[in-house]
Amino acid sequence: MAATSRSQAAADKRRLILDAAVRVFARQGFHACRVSDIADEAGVAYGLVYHYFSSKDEILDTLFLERWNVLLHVIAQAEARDVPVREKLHDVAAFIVDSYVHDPDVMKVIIVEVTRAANSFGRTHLGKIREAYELIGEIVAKAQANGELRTDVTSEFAALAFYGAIEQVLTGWIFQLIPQSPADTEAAKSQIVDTICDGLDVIGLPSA
Amino acid sequence: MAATSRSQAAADKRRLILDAAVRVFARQGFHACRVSDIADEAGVAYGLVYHYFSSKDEILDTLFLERWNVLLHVIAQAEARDVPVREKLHDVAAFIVDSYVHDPDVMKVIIVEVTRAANSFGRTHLGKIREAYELIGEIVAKAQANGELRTDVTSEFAALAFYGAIEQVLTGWIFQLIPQSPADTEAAKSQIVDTICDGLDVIGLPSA
Amino acid sequence: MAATSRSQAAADKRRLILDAAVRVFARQGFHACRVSDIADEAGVAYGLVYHYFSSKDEILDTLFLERWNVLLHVIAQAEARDVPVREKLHDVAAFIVDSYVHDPDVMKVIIVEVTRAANSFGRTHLGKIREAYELIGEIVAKAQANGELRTDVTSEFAALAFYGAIEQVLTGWIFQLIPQSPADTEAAKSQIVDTICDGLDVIGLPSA
Amino acid sequence: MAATSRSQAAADKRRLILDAAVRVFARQGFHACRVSDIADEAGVAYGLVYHYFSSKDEILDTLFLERWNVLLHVIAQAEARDVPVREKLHDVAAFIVDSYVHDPDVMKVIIVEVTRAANSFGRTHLGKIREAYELIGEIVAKAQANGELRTDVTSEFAALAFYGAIEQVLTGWIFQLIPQSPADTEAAKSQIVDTICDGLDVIGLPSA
DNA sequence: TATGAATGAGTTTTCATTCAT
DNA sequence: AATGAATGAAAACTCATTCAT
Repeated sequence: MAATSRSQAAADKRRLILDAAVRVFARQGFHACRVSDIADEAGVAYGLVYHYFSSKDEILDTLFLERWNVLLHVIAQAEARDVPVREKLHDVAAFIVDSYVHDPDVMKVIIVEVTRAANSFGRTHLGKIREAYELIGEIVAKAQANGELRTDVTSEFAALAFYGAIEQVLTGWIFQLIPQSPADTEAAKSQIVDTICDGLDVIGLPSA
Repeated sequence: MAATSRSQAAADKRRLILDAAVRVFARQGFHACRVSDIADEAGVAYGLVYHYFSSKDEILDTLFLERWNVLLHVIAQAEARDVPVREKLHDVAAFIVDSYVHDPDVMKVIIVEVTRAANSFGRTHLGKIREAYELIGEIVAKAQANGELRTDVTSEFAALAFYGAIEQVLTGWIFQLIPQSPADTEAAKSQIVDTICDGLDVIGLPSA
Repeated sequence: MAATSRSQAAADKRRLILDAAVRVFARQGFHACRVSDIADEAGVAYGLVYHYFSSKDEILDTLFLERWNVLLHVIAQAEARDVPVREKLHDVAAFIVDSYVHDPDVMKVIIVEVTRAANSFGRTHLGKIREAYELIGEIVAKAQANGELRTDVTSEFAALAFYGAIEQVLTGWIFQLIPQSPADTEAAKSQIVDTICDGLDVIGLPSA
Repeated sequence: MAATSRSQAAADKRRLILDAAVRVFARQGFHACRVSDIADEAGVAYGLVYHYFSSKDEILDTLFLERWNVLLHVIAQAEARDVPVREKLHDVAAFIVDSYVHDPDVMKVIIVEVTRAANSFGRTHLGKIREAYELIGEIVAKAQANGELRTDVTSEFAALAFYGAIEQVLTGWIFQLIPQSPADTEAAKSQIVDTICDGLDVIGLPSA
């Protein structure tokens, strides 16, 4: 019990530092912030950061992986559902959008500092990022196989376009290029799927 | 004449350094390379870089702006053409894809180090980046006004999705996530436009 | 009795830490090892080291002093014996060589980290180290006074050469510059004394 | 000419830093001094030290090697001379003693921070140090072969004892354990050789 | 224009020591 | 006695930028 509460306290401190790091990374960027900024934000001593993490890099790695693994799990679950492809894709888009709405900082850090940082952490985590593309690609491929989606676009290309659209919308919110009221974020989930599935063309409208 | 050839020689040296910087930035990334790496790659003395540029940042700024301004011009010209919206968007996609095919390093640097680097150069050049979105948005808005495109998606959102798809395809090539044979890159131009306009859904197929 | 066994237990823990420190210092060197390495090697908690010792330095001080005081005692006893000088010197050489054979780590640490570390612990323990030279010097001086040894070399110089030869032989073993089979180490005791007393020259051979 | 004087100036600055490092290392010890101490002592900017040397370690490596290589050359030359072994050994002892007299700091640094630092630089330069022992060993072996020296002590052991005696005498001066007037240092050259060749024993005296 | 030596501020990381439990 | 989390000072090294020639 004592051991449990002690390790619980330790886990809490670790969490405290991770959460502080998210805020600092989101505000200043990974490169522009110092480890002391993280310690200050967390209200702990400098050295404690290194008690829980072996380097500044490891903090970002941890933040990315703990969130990205959840995403991979969500995509895999969506893929396994016995529903139309649009519902599967909606699951994925909704999860990412909800993640952003719930905690914009985490998604900002993951996108800006990892998935779009080809020369640093993007390279490190390329395998994990590729897994997501592949899982989405499987959703598309399965739908192509059963006639739900057209086959003149490869599933890889489609997965790229779909995830790219999501990421760009989040980037739009991060950069404040498009409005992000609760109604906007809610609508985005369907609009992303609709745009990718139906296209922008009036011909493609279900009502057409 | 002497003055002209002298300034011509100066312009050439400047160009030499810029071209070297592109290769170094593409290979190592902006942060991971040193100014001396650029000088070495260009085969000039360390200090000469500072004769032509006031800072390391200014080199990247220059690289970005000279290419981005061409892009803005191309989009504006496409927008002004009296052709169907799909042709306008094809112009844009084709120009970006051709730019990548012609010189992958330049586009890699622009995307990785500027347009996707929200915390550094992306912030600096936000205005210029936004201009591109707005010009694309105008193409969409005009098409929506004359009934070419559906109106239940805002033009801003559509512009974001379109440009996001392009950038993601280039990222796919950069990361080697999808094949980039000449046939692939050529096909991508139409596929991007088709995916965004017609969607992936079989219902949306022109043949439907 | 309870108090005795308790303090006995405490003494045992202290000993446990000292013995672990010897192994760690010998393996990694004093500067290259961390206090946590000592705790790990001893199988005790980090903080316990500081319960028994006030600092990392004090551990080495303790190790050095408890062994060096024995050495001083041995030299003093040798000096007090009523035997030829060669036998006295043999006592000293034999004790040091046997100490090394019995526990190479302790002697390695004492020599490498203290007696030869002029800028750190050598400075701290200069007084103790000097005592050994002086005691050996007295052995020599007494032998010079009674005609056993030549007088054209000062006793201080002779003491230095004698101890230097011993230390260098141990260094040879530590560095693996010379063989250290049981026969080698046994022979070394006499060879050191013979070399210093008789010299290398053939003229000096007793048989001559 | 301009290039020559420029590289000359560069070489001078490098020398300036090396000489300053010797003084600082001798005064404070390698570990206890900071790179800024060296820069301050040399009167140059911090960064210039790293312009000429890749690390603090490299400075000490350079200092050691440039002096030790001279020593190896001297021993090799002594070995090649066609003179009695005592004269060869005298050459070696004289060179080392003179080196110390001429610039005590350099020899102090070499002995304290390298040849006697088994756990740090001594390990790094073990090969070079061993070369010296081997060259001295050859002098002894050759003298044993032609009957000049007794053969019941291995040449390796003898080399160790000889060099050990020299180093210990220098240590005595460094620690101020024995006097170091000009007469003392001059006398030491012969006393070292005599002690090792003739021994301390009265029996060994040439006059006996 | 051209060179590369000179400058020094800035940041991560290490680790001995302290302290609450 | 025992534990290990918490503290924070210290120092090597990097590299953009400046400047003398």
